[in-house]
Amino acid sequence: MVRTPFIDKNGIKRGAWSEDEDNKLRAFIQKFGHPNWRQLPKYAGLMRCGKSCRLRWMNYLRPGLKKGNYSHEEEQLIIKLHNKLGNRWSEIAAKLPGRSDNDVKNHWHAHLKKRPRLTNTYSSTSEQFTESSQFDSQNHDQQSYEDGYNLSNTINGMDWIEENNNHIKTMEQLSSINNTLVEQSLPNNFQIETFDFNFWSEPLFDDFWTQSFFFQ
DNA sequence: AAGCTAATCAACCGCCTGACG
DNA sequence: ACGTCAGGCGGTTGATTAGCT
Repeated sequence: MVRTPFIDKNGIKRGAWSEDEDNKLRAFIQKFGHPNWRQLPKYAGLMRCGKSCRLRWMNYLRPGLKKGNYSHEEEQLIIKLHNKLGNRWSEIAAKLPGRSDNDVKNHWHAHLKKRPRLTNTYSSTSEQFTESSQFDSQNHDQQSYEDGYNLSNTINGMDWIEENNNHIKTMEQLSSINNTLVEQSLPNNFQIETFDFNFWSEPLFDDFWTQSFFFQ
């Protein structure tokens, strides 16, 4: 489902990433971070452009990324945020820990935009915001994460009342729960350490490297 | 079984913005 | 103030897979 690899006229490799390339990029970033994407492939031994490396890292290799099916709650949140924010995928993805903007965008185009839209109604007298949707609520109760967590229970059915504090609270709860899931999905030996810079003397890399990085 | 179509999603492209000299 | 560069974002493409006829 990916483009066939090829070398362009500038000697830059394009198309699908190989496992070897993934390993090189992952290992390099875990050790040295990514202060300069354009220079990174040169020092990581990759024939890719910086943009391609960044994209691969952000959308596929970054620690904590969740793969697989979206939960009902995640989908509801995407729909709600898209109603509010439009196609600002990075902002939407920021509310969904473990999901990249590309992933969210793809999921929207592939699944969510085809569904019946939410209908919002305001009550002018009570100033209360209520919503109804045509989604299948039966699926909701059966939704659960791959690892056995049932968000429906945890966050009390996600009461989607918007434009008030309850909604913000609910989003924060979801974010917190998702963070926990992401942490728990990491390998046991995964930990955050501080990297002591003692590598190249390239001016390019000065000052960037004495910060926290992921190590495996 | 073969051919066609739709769905999926990784990757690319072009543009915008902010930092910096 | 202007030009350049890098990072980030949203839209789009295209290879592969799944499903249907």
